[in-house]
Amino acid sequence: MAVETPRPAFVPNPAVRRLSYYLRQLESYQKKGRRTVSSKQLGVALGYTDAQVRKDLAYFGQFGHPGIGYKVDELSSHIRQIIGTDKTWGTILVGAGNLGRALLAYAGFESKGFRIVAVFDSDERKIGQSYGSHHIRPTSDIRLYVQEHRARLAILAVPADVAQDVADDLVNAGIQGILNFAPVALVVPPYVALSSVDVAIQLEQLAFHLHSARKKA
Amino acid sequence: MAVETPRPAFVPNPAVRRLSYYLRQLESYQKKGRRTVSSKQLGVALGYTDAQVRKDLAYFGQFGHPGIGYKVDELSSHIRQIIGTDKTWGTILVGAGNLGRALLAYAGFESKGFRIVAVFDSDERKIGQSYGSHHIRPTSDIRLYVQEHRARLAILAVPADVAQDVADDLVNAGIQGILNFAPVALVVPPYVALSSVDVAIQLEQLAFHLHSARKKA
DNA sequence: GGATGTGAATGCATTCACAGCA
DNA sequence: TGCTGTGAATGCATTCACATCC
Repeated sequence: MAVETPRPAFVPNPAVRRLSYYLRQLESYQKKGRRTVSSKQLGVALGYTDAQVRKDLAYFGQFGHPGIGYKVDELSSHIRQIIGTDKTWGTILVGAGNLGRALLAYAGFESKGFRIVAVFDSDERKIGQSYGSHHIRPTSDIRLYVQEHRARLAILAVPADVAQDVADDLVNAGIQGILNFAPVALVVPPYVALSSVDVAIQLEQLAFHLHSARKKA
Repeated sequence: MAVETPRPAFVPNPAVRRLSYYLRQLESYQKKGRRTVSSKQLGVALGYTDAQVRKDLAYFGQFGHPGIGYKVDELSSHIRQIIGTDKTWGTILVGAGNLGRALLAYAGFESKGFRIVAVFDSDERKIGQSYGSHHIRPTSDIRLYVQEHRARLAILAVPADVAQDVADDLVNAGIQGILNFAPVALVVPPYVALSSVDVAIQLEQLAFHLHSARKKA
């Protein structure tokens, strides 16, 4: 019975990304009290085919019940385990500007398995100030903090022109994954996971699709 | 000589995404005064192969100079034209909470071809208030505003539980592209472009990659 | 020599279609 | 009957490798 997340041979990267979307959708169903969902239904909600959903999930184990579908609680719990967010990830925030503070105020992280354990900024005037339950520490303390508290992830919300320098510091301090909000291409060693959000680039994608869609008028 | 961006037969979607990254990198080169770049160099900066870079660009025209590489000014100008950000896109912001205000304060949009022309919120207490040069309008004014001012894009920074309703309003108002920051799967008609940013999902991707990387210890 | 642009070859990812189970 | 899990078939995207040009 205990399906042991059998650490599969190979999984396409896009499938890993979709896994997070499945989880988000399942959690939304949980809130509404829904018990089961079929691959078809999950696919429609997210814009994938049913075959895609089944194949994605099957890379990680046998979670479905023929004739029934997937049980919402069961599957979401499995996916959390696969992603690793059944445990909490200690996460630091670097950069307490507008964006950094907005992220800090966003309440959703904790329930998703991420806890912001410390906030850093290089601006003298901000250091020591408090936002919510966090007081701002100097960036020079990053290394010591990360080592003492075993934080593994960092959110980088600093200006573009210092982002690479700060990223280097983070890597040196032992941070293993960086979520970068600065609009630059960071270079990090291959053993460090990197994920980026660039709002301008997202808008450009919209612009392109409209711009180049003079077909079906 | 005038290479006419020949509206190519078919372009892989991933190539379109990378186009934005090429542009961002080229603009960074422009600031530093660099004149030319080879596909190899551009690839190294962004983590792609040289062949990938050449093929991506070749989908849209012949921009390179054999023996030389690509001229930075020339290529970035071409890409802006292809994406459509050589003109300015009128963009509205819906949701003036922490995140919305942080986006509003972010100065980078204008030079990228996006101008935030109006800000909306449904909170009575915020309506009429000003942030920077913008005063907050009631969401009930969206439709009229969009129609009168021909805004085409919207940034959606509202709580998850109302995001779909607001998105429906936006579509009804005539908005053609939505950049969604709410952590839900929005449903929009196929003629509306949709792009999403979910910070929790980005963090999950980092977690997964570390969690499942007990290989090279 | 040093670079692009591009058909051909390869490698991934998605979809099909169906056996098998509740 | 309704749905999953999965090999086989298809369809995309990337990489190779080389003719071509400055």
